[in-house]
Amino acid sequence: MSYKEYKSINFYDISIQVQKYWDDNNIFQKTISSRNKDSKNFIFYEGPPSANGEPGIHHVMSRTVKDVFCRYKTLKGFKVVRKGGWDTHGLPVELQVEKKLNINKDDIGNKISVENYNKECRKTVMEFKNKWEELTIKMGYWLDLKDSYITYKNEYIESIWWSLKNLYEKGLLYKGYTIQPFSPAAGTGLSSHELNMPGAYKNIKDTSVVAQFKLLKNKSSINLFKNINTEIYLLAWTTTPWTLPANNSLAVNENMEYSIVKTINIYTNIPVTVILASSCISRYFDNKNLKYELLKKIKGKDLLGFDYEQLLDYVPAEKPAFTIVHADFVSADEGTGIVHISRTFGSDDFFISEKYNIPGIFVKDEKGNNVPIVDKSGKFVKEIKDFSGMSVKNFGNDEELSTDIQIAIKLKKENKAFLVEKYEHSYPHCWRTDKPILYYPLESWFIATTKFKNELIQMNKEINWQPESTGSGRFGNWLENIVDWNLSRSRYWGTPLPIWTTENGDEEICIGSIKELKDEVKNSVKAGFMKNKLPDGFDLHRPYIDDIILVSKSGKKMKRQKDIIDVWFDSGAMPFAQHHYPFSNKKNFDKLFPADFIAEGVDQTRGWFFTLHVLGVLLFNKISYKNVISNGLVLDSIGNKMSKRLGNAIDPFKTIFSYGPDPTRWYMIFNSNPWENLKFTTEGIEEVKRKFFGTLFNTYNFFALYANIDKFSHKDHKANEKEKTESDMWILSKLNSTILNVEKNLDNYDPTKAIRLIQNFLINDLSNWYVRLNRKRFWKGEFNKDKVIAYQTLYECLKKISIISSPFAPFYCEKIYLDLHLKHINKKDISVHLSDFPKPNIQLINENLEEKMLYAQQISSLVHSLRKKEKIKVRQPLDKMIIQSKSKSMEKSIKSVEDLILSEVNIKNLEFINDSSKILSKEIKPNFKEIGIAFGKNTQLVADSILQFNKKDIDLLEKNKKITLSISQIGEISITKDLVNITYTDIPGLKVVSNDNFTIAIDINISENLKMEGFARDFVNKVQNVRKEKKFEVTDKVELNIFCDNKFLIESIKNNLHYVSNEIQAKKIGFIKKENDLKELQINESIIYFNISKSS
RNA sequence: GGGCUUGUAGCUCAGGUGGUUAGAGCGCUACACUGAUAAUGUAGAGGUCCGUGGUUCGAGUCCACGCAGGCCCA
Repeated sequence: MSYKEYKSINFYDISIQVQKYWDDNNIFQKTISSRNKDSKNFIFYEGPPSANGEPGIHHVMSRTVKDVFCRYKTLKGFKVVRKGGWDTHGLPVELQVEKKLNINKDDIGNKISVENYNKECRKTVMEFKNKWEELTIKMGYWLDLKDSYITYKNEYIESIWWSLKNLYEKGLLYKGYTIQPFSPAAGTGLSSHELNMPGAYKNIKDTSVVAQFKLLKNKSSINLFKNINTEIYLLAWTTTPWTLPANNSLAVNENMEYSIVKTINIYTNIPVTVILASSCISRYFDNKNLKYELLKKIKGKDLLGFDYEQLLDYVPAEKPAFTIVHADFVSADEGTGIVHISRTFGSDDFFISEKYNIPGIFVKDEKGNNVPIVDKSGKFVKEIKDFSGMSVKNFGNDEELSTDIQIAIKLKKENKAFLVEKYEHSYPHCWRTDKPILYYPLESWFIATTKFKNELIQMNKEINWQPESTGSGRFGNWLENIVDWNLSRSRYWGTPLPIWTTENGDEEICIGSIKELKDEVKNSVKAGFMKNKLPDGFDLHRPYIDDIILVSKSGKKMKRQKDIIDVWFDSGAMPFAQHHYPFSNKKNFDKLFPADFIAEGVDQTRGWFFTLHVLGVLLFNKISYKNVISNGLVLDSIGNKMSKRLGNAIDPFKTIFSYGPDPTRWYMIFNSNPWENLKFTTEGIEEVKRKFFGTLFNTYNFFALYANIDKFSHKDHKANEKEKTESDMWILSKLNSTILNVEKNLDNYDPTKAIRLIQNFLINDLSNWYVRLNRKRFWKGEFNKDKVIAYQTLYECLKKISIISSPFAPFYCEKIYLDLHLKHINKKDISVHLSDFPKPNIQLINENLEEKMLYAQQISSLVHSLRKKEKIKVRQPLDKMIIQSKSKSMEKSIKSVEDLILSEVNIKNLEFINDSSKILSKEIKPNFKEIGIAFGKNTQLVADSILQFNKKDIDLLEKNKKITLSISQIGEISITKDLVNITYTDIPGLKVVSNDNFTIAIDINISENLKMEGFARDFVNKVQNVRKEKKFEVTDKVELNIFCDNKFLIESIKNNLHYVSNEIQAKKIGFIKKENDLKELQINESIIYFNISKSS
């Protein structure tokens, strides 16, 4: 049995093979079932995607993040159940179906029955399910696809109903108003997307009014009236004068500056004092046509809470109506910097009123309900005496004087209008009737999230957000400004609101389960409202649910509220609805909730992350997830958003096929933190593939090649710890430091730091240093103890790399892990994903050793650069190098890795400088950190003086450890050695180089002997190349005959014959006369003639 | 308009608690090294650390105000 060797590798093919292996051996199931007994659960929630579109490359991103942590936690011994899920309801599905069938919302129920329409939705929403599943498998995202939850299933809806009833009973589900676009001409509300249809916005001329709101003189405002002998008015501008009778407050921006200005009213000639934003003054005054006098300036903040007199007092309102509040959206770009607020006719207005609890202007309808002062046909109600029955906008035929103009006239007469003028702007129109729309309060069902504001904010602090700022900032601020959740959607394909009401709305019932519905239907059958009882398997969707009529306690008919609910409720309900809780899984629910970990795109912050949080807090008084990663966007290579329209979208299938799933995943995590946007380039994947995977492949192959030659088996050949070399101990120290830090970063949900540590270890430490330095141990000489140690060490590194990398690169790591385990298969050996995450062996971590090796690396690098400068190749041995180090302890460290350094740089001897007096020139540099601490403000002066030191000063300082000097501004000070860094820049007869830690000199005199040795090395190198060209096996022994007329060269080989024979594995080297069939070989300036053959 | 976020070499990214010569990889150029060769080493070119002020003896780093890109919300 031997370790498998590879000529080449294709990472896509590997993934297909490994996938088959997983399937054949049920590996995924085993990673869960094998952790059944005592293992702890790691609870993961899959945010359900909608399968009505094709998956994109960004899905590979978020799913890689999810998969990495699920696999990592599995390695750590947790049982990680990963139930898949599909989001199936909602507007995007409906719109897609409308487009597909070429119909619009009004056609539903007419041209096409609701029944057929919903059937189409059900079909469409799973259209790309196969593609999604294919991607899931191909990218290596382990997810239980067979047991996925589907939000349109009856069980799922039933759980949602349970939760709605729960909220209903807690008084958190209520019917209220929200401001929506409404078309009085068509008598219907419009969705925001209907407003976005081409042609909906038109430029029209409206009558705009700057109204004068009279400021009330009371305790809070009294100061403002000082030295002012007129009334004070607040100026507010509106393009919808018809909303003025519904004014309930005025908004300013607390950060803006306002001016108090004296002028006269142009319609009444009455002197007035007005308030408006300072930067708006020039818009209304120019001191030619309309003179003004600036009296005072005041901050917006100082106006807050002031009261004013109601402008048009048809309908009274209770305090705190008619007061000044702050609103962020107030700016000075248009109007006066003071905005008229009408709770009933504007969305912003509604939210602001809600925020400050300001009542709107309502009248009572015949049932005693509060209704706005404009009815649904767009006409003023009777309470607005002067304008009763008038349309607020031109919905029918042209009128002589529009309502807006008549209101403006009234205001002018009453000294309540400061300016009236025509204003052209863009205003939305109903796409069916072409008439202007109104923003109008419509009935909706709400969840009273504001009642739980404090709990939501407090519990959010328990969640570990990655990045932290999304949790505290984006999400936290959102919670601070939370409004009640509008649950209603007047659509068809969604979870129906399970509320039935009598016609007058006096009685209502909220249904919380299918059984409850069945029972109620029974009652209804008894009452004669329904013919049949509810059949088993009754589809809870529209239109069937709408046919169900229930009976109220007093025996009246009850019909269902037509609304379906916001699709975000569906996904937010998944923690319990995926398990059909509480109808199933009631007892073990604490093992299913809350999630330990979720991850989705940052765009879900106010989507899924929010709805999960709300439902967790409102239903269970708990957070729904403990850790969350919100990943950024995947952009194209120049930072544009990917879109099909721009043609810059990347096909995830093609990418995985071309580069393999492992390099793709590795690249995405490696390149930047997941929460930052990723500028996606295939070159980036290519690089990762070449660097990490190429190196891993090479390192494994190197191991396999020589292990097989020596018939090494890691189980059979045990190593004696004591035989370990310095570099073995070093790489094991590094390995364990790496494992420790990878673990730490993954525990912190910081995958990028972890993956970079792994890559750095593999490439820099293992491949470029350990393997390079120890190469000869593997292929030279007998299969001895030292070799066993070397094999065991390399084996250990490879195996542990395969485990700690497996969450990121599940396929290839599996391959390597299995290849390393060809023999002696036991249970844990059948998959890397069934293995245990290695425990970092702290005892093997030796910081001192790691530091020493760092010195060796730095010193070698410096010597290489010096050789380069002097044009002396590394193959040419040199006699001596000299090091001056900072300290004795550093010297000691270097001494212990002396052999390593000398062989790496090909120099015979290492010495340390003791007597610095011979040094020709020295350089002194101030140590700012130390000087700063000692001298503070005078740092620069001291530093300057130190730079002035000459050789004598430095010698003195070195000898006495300190020196005193006098600086005129400071006086006498003492400079100690720790305040400076001294480096030697020149040593006689030697070449010198230095960095922060050391100064190194090398003796570049090349003696005859050294030169010969160099030649011999060159010769070996050339012969090795010939061996390779001739395709000799590494183990082949050879016979060599050479002829050369350069005596020196022959002498070089003869003098180093043992070395040469050993290196090229020659049994015999013959020196012959020139023959005809000899090959030529150029070494430096000479030609050498030779023949070579395998020796038997 | 608001919240959050990013801005460092041609590109992708590092740069605890402030310390004067700002790093890595890729790419480019040159020279080496190599029985791991789809690699590797060394050197070179390439930086107003987005801008402006401030704090400080000293700012890529701390503060303020801007500018530009992105996401979300209005």
